[in-house]
Amino acid sequence: MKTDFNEKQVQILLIAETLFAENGFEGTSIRTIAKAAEINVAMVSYYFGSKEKLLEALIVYRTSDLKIQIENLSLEDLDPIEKIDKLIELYINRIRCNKGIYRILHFEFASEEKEDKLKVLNEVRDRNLKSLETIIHEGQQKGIFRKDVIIPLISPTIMGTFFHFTMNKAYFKKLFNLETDEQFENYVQTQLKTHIQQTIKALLIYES
Amino acid sequence: MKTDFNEKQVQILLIAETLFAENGFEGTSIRTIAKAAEINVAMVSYYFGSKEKLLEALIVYRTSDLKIQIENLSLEDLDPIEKIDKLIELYINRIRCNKGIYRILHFEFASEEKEDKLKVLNEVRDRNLKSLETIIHEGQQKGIFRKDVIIPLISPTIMGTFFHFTMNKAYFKKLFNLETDEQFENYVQTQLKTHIQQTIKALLIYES
DNA sequence: TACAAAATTAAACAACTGTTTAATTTAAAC
DNA sequence: GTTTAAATTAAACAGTTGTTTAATTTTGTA
Repeated sequence: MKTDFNEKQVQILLIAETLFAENGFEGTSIRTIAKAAEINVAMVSYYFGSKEKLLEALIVYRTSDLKIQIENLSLEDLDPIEKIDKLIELYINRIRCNKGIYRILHFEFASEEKEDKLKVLNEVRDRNLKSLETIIHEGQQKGIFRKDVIIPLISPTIMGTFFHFTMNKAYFKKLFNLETDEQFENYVQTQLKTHIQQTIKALLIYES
Repeated sequence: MKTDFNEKQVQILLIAETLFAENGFEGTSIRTIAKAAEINVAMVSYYFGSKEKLLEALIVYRTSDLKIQIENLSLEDLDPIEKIDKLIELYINRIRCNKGIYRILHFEFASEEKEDKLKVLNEVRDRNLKSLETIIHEGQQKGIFRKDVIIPLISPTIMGTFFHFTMNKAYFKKLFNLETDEQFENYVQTQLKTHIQQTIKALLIYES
């Protein structure tokens, strides 16, 4: 599998990502991408083969990024609760910075039966699940976390909350009187982040 | 605003809803809808005017449904916690039964600036928020719920979790060894529902 | 400078898009 | 049974889609 892209290819990938994120995969034409990237329409086919393969290349390009990010996370010397906080923060930042590809992967592509091409994605998912399990098991052994939590359902809550919020931007901007996009972005990084952290921590700790 | 549709129109609306849910609005052509509904392509324009207006009609058709559903909910004689449980159950069932239109509204249409046509949706949202606020305020006065929760962020968590899970069906089917679609549906209605209820209740009750 | 490979272009391709037309069939009313 | 409106049809419309072609330009190498 090809994982190295030249300057021009990366330029196309980045612009495609933005457009896919804004208008979806189906909603973005090769000509729109070409115009935005100031290249000829044929260049997409020339470099990537097809629109579908462009998306695959984008996935490969982005997921190789993610691999590096997660490994640089050091969580030693923290108690389980602090680890959860930090992991969620990292998680949200990662989604925020890769909004485009994440939206495509989780809310457009995943529903269809294109499993084969999503093996890279599944690897990332499994790795995330593993780190989360490690932390939670530690907390459970220390008697801090309850033991009847279904761990794989935690990431849908984190990701789902984030995406539902950002994808209904217009509504929440109005609701919270956020006038600019910057204010909205800021709300996500502060209030929404805290909300998600509180939610997960409460779920892990609370005994009914 | 037209709110009554004849048999044929409803038939078209329902099939369009399914297809929109599966392949998105952009990903579904009028010809596909016509073929599935066993009608002529021109009938969509004849009855609704355009594809865009077909979607609007679908929104109107579905949201008038929702209005009725929520008003039939009686929550008297329950304590706040039970009310939350019941409201979430109702909420999830409603999303489950209207998956198609919900996906379009919250994950396709909302991001674009077509606010005007979404006024109906905003009404539903505001009504939901109001019922939730009433229950939570009651719980806060009784000293059961904490007071620093941002109430409008609760529904993103409910809806987001549900949608992230169902839209990544293939992945979670594999993860939880759910072989058939029925088993998956069943998991949603039991485990996932409980997970969401626990999460929200924990968030409301837990004191750090 | 000469040559070959890579990059870039405009044009064309067929298939598909949403929509409209004008003709035809069906149904209802008188 | 005739008339009138509604429903349905196939065909055409113009525009867009992803992709390929074949010609041209640019680039790197000897």
